Amino acid sequence: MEKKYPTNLAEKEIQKYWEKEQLYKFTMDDRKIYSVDTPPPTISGKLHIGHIFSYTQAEIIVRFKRLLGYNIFYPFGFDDNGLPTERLVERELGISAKDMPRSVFIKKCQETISKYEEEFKNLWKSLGFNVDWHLQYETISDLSRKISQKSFLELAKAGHAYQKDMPVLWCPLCETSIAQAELDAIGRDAYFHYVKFKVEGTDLIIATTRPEYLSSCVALFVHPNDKRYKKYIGKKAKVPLYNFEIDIYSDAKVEIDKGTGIVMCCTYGDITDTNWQRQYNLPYKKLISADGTIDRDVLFIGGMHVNDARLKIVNLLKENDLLVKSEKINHVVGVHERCLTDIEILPSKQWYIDVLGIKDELLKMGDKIKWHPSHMKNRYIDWVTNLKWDWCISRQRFFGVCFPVWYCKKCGNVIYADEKDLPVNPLEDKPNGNCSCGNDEFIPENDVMDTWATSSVTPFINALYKESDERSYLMPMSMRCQAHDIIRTWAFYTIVKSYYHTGNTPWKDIMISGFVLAKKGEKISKSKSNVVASPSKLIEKYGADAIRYWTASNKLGTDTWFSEEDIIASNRFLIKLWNASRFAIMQLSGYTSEYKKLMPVDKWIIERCKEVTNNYIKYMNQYEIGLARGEIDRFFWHDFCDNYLEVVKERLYQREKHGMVAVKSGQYALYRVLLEILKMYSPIVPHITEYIYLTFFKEYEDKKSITTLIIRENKVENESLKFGNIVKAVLEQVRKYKTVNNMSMKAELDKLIIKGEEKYIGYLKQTKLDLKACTSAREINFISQEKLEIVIE
RNA sequence: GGACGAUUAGCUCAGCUGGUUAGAGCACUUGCCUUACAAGCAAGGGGUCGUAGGUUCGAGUCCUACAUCGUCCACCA
Repeated sequence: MEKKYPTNLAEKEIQKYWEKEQLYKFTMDDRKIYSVDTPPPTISGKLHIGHIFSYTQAEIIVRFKRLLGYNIFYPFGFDDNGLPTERLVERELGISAKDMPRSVFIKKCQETISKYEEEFKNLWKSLGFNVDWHLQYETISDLSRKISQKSFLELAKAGHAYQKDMPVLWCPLCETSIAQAELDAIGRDAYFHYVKFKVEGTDLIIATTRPEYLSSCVALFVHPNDKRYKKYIGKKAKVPLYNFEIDIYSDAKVEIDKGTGIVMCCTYGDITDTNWQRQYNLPYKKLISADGTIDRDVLFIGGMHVNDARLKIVNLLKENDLLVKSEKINHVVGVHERCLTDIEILPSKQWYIDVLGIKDELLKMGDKIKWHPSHMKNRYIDWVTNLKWDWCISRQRFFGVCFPVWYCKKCGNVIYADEKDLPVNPLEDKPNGNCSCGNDEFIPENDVMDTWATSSVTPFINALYKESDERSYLMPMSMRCQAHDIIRTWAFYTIVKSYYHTGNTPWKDIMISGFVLAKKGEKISKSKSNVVASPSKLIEKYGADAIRYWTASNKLGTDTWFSEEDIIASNRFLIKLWNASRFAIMQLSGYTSEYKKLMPVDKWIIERCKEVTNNYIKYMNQYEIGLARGEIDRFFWHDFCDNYLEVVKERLYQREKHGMVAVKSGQYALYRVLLEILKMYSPIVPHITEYIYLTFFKEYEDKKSITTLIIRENKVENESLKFGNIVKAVLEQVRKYKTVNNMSMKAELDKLIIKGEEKYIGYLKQTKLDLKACTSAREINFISQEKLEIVIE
């Protein structure tokens, strides 16, 4: 073996080997299947260390399941359509989708995504991911579009997907409807304007942050128990500036203490307005257009942008003595998560999936899934409980999966595509046959689907990969992994779809990983330009294993922050592992698996190793990679390197002195324990462990990769563990003695007396030669007594 | 405003179902070039485990309140 581990060279070589041997290719056999639903990363920019962090944690679990003997189904995809991708393409090419024919824009999108997908894939490969790339999918591929459209058709036919003209969340910048999940809340400074309405000649003061809405004010609301305003209920009020009259109602939703306790209901200032408008059968008065400007027909402010309109109205109110005061406040505003534009509520015709009607069932689904860590389930419950809108799945955008839908030009009927024709593009394809009214002219559905409408069917894309049902039994899949930011989107939507299509959960377990923060509290994101170091540069500098080892040091679900020093610390480990293996393998020359008798100290390291293996398996099964790693680290570094290797060192160097029985025993233990250590580490640092395996162990194990070995729980013999502790205590005492006396570790001792329990004295006597060697004691005496005592003379 | 998480050595964090003198890595001090490893080895200093109560024979570990930080959600009158 090389004196230094050739990191970059070795990693590339190993990756090539895995690929050549097709080690991760999925084929059906009689083993139990472990299937993984892994996030198709959104093609919206570069991948950062946060992605590496969470994907690697999941990948480590998958490798561990391989060691347990499962048949692994581990596909990987890319989410390459939708608004985020459109924005990337627009940014990168300096174009705007609105300025060109849709087909031209889509072509540009396709060119851009394939470049990014190649880049992403190479990065995952350079981290050594044990993914079956034969199963690669893209959410815009024919197969994904087909499954996504099929899902839509099934839901539409069952009445779970419907089209309706009603108020919807609207982004005036992206000029599309959005779903509640794409809404973010940010704090904004604003003014509470106290405005004078008139009732029977007296002033009624109302506080509002959006005076530009005055023209679309359709009612006033007060609380039924509010003594101040009881007398006004049922009367009419005059809207300032516009001077039309509206009714005054009472409703328990009004908060007495907020503002002046009177609310103006506008179409539509917020979700409460939409409810009141429906409930009290109020008219709709248009204010805001799709592009965020005020409707042309609105007096004073028609055609202006909302913000300008607000200023204009405030000035007009001032001029007409209709403004009592303006109070500076900080309030929370709903914005579009992608562009941070303030969201408006506009009525429009959109496609929805019913989620409000199945909240209870969705909560039950949440209970059925095992969440890791368990408290992440709260976020799901919280989200489902607080849902206010059905899931709007139509987007007035360009690059996405089309709705398989046309409308009859004559009667307006909705015409659905035939399932056998999927995927269809209604803009290019025609429906089969005529409308039931006999007409043969159609208007295609122009909208595309929310990208989540497609990524929420990844289990189906995977399960039905071969267009037959042969994989349908992969549902529910064994495990979903993802970070906690997309619980309300990806996890939620996937559960919705799975519930509708199968009545069951999409997976058995969900593994939620944390984030990497650039510094305390600050999430790494492309837009915030705080990206620390590019993953590919880090891999080049430190190697994939060093980064992987770092990702394994954190508790699942917990955010961490990036520091290059941590990566350097993992390098220390890799060097240690290399050197220890190199030493052990050197001592294993002439190794055969036979031995006559196990020396007690060899028995100890084997038993201790079993104990560690058991704990390791226990923790890994709980997705506690950090605890599992800690368990092997302690064993490897301290028990194996610091103590065991020191004890057997001379025995293996000077074989004649110790005799072949003892040598064979040592070699046996060394071989078994080192291989077990490598196995346990292999999910975390697969390259170096495979490299060591191939250079030595492969010849004996007759398996082409460490990945194909099996790990098992074992019964542990406690007496050996206790004996090991005695040996460690002896070494500790001797080392301490030498350190305190400024002696070299090699310095000789005249006499060492070990007193201890009778049965361990027997073992100690058998270990006498080893002990003499590693303590450099000229003479060792053993005395039987209950308490352990070590005397150095 | 609601929920959840965190608060343990100078720094970053482990401490699972309560049980012997509270652990690791980094940093620090001292010693050691011991034929795998000086990016190493050995020894050591350093913590009244956020605060205040409570349960218990016994609490970092359970309960209650509070404080600080973080995250998610809600909040546009």
